[in-house]
Amino acid sequence: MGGTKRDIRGLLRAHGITCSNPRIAITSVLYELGLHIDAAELHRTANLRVPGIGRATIYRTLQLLRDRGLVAEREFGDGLRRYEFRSESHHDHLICLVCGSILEFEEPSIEALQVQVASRHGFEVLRHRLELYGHCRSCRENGKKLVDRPFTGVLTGHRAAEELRE
Amino acid sequence: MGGTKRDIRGLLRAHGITCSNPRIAITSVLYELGLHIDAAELHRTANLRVPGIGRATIYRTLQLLRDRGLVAEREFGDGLRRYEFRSESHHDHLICLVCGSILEFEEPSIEALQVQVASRHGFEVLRHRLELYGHCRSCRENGKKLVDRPFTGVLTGHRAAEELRE
DNA sequence: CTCGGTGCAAAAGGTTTGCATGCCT
DNA sequence: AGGCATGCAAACCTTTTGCACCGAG
Repeated sequence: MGGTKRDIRGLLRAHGITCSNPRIAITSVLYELGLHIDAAELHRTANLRVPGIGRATIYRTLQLLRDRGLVAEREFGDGLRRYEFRSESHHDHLICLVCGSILEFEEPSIEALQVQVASRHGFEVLRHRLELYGHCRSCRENGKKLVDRPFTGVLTGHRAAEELRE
Repeated sequence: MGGTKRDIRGLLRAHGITCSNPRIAITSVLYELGLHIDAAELHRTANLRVPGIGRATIYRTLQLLRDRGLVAEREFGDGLRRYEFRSESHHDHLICLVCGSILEFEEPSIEALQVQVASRHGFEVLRHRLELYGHCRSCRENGKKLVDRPFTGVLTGHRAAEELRE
């Protein structure tokens, strides 16, 4: 933990970002807790380490880290933006509609197909977003299912979790 | 146009939705203009047909249509939710980061791969979302490009269009 | 010391809700 | 006639912005 703080400092400096306690706290939370955290939770968690951080700083720092390419912003359809530390490898998401758990995966063959399809339409692909929504293994084994409802495009685990049926 | 109104009535009734002028106006706008319209534009357009419709009715009707499976809600990363009439066939999106244009496509082979990947992780896929972001043909031919910036996950055509470079 | 980062509070969207009124059936 | 749908306005929630202050370099 003591070492982490120094690492984060170096990371920020390496990207031309001025260090400050709020920024170090925010960045290290993103770095350690990492996956799919929203601004409010980040605010709460970062304040455990460095009390007194305002919401504005959370958003401003997120924007900064995003601009420098350190953090990715995602939105799974419930209107809440989530952030995660960027790893070099691009990954996509499997999202359980019952328990809301999020799994990551990588599938080069899908990406190759995407490029093909795009070029067929004259597009050059720079990036993509792929999310698969469904039931994870343990929810299926426990017999939990989502109420039957047509696809609406962005029903997420969070909204969905409130309306499940045994 | 005269026929459309009757059709919409029938459609709503068929789905157990009480008919009213606001609902018919909203639904027919979605049905005719259809693709990727946001709440504000829907509000404006519907009011051209039936003046006096409030924002609340727009949102309430959208929620209703969404719940009945007639409309899909999408969000391409700029925080604006967009709606479209649901067609039977699922389609994905190609989004130009320069001009913001949106193209639709269908690719069964990608979907098949998705199911495979998911099952490898114990997931059963119920629905998915796939968006390819890049440069469309005409923007590439016109030499328009996006400023170089690392992938942040949800940079969209709208935000992106403000920072393009000739 | 100086510039930029910060907290606070207010503003700014977009969406939801409470309530009295009005319309569909 | 009865109950759901509506409009209006206010509430809400998340994110952004203005400004005076403080801290990093």
